[in-house]
Amino acid sequence: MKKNELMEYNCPLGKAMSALGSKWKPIIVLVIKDRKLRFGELAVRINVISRKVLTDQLREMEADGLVIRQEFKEIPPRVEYSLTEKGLALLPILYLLEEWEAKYQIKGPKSKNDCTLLDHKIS
Amino acid sequence: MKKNELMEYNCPLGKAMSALGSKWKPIIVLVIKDRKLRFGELAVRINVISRKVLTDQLREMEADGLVIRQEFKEIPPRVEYSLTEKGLALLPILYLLEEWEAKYQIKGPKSKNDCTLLDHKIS
DNA sequence: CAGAATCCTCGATGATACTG
DNA sequence: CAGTATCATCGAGGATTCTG
Repeated sequence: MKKNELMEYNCPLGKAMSALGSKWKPIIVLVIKDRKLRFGELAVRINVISRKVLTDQLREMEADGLVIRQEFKEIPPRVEYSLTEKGLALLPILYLLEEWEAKYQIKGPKSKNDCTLLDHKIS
Repeated sequence: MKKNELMEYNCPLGKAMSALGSKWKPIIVLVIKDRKLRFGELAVRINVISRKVLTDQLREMEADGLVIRQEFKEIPPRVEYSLTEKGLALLPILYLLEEWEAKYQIKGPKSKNDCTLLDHKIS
């Protein structure tokens, strides 16, 4: 079964998971949050993924109506990403997921609200 | 980046997405819901995935504390799956996701609450 | 019935180099 | 700076067969 094949089925959750399917997208949503971010900033904050994948994910999210891509025709280029209303509506749900994880976590290192993923490899 | 590598990072949402990462797991949770289901029933209801993958997913979910696997030493064998408290706590969040999808959906065929994925290929 | 074992495919992801 | 283009890999997932 290919990546977004689920969307073809008449399953609401399936479609939701298509838009949110990659484990990156929720994180990207959470990183962008309510401010605008340039591509480079995103790439630094989520540097566990390659720039190519980040680009791909952002493109898909744009197509799914989660993010807005604003391109400035300048030199050097500048592109800013922000959440659409749909993307913003996802935030509270993602927070619930975080709480859920925090509440029921069993194993793994301590993790409060410090999302060290975001600036993990910045040296 | 390998499948559950995210879990190694100190990111709550990342860990949540590890447990919920596969796009199948949310659906499996939703299918099991609050009743017990035998493996065969699950396989029929979610027949878009192979039995092998279903088995794998269930094993992972068991390890993540989402489902309980109850094996009856009978012939023929019988195995029943049910949700743990942690898994049950996920349900309201998944419903929110469905609502979110329903509210903001743009394209695709009409889909209310009929999750035809579940009995899609049953002929 | 509920899987385990095996083999195989293919697509997501990464690495690298290049560009306007 | 924000990508694109190209090539390579590798592991999730599928198909099939077998078993207690």
